[in-house]
Amino acid sequence: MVADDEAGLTVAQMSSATGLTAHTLRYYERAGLIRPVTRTSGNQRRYSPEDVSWVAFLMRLRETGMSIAQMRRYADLREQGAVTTEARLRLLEAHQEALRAQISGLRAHERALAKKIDTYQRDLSALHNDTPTENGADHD
Amino acid sequence: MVADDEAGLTVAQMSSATGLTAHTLRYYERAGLIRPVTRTSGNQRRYSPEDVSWVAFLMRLRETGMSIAQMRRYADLREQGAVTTEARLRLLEAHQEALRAQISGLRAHERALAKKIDTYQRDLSALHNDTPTENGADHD
DNA sequence: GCTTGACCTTGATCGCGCTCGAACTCTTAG
DNA sequence: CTAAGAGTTCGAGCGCGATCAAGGTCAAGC
Repeated sequence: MVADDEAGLTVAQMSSATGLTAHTLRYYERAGLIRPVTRTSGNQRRYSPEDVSWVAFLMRLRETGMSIAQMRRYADLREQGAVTTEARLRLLEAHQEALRAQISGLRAHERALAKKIDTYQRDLSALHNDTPTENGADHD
Repeated sequence: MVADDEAGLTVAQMSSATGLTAHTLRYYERAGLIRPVTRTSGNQRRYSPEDVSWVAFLMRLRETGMSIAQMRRYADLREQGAVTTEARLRLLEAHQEALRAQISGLRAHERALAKKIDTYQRDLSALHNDTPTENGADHD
């Protein structure tokens, strides 16, 4: 069912290892995020453990909002070897900065939301206790 | 240039007040997020201060990842008046929960990224000082 | 009256990130 | 030998959230 002339994970195994679908794994390769992976004599992909951790790293970047295009920039640098270490570092630092900004923005939104929920709850309990406070829901 | 038979903000004024483009404001109205707004005799939109704060609230939801579809659900409830207060509260609480999860996920990613940046920096300074530590960049 | 410019509606188009379908190949089991 | 099943490529299609284009209306200023 599966040729094992070369060791490594099949695309299906890689899929369950990473959580990306086989379709998406191939798409990432086409998109230049994953370097053309080793093939069996029958032209099937075989993923190495390094591929697994690279994909995991890609997913981390992706889940923090990095675009495919920027991830490709990073992947291209990586392809060029150790001379690009500094450039990659700067890229990561920039992304970290963006990520921190994103987080603090979300936290601010969360606080605002909590406040709104509070006033909702206040008005609701007023309703339920039929407290005669004459001002009620004027909510968003 | 602008008919003022009815007071309120024009779509352009609304745009600069909220940061959404006029296109997007009209799109949100079509999408059922903003109830059909009052019109001048010449059929132009006039936004009230309440509209401004409602849009601001929508933007908050949007920026925290709520989909247009779910925002419409919320807006529909709001249209139905005070009887839906409890339902809206539940919706907001659910979103708050999702938001908190999102934030803590991002924070975890940020920590992982910081760690990776650290090892990059360590390897870089090793390179620059040409410290004879034999292991170098094997980075993602 | 005519131009100008902001506004209107409808429907098309876009960018992104997948996601899927069709047609084909390869390997292994029966 | 054959059939199943997992893999391959290529290109099309989708869902979302806008974003834009075309063609029309309206009101104010010259």
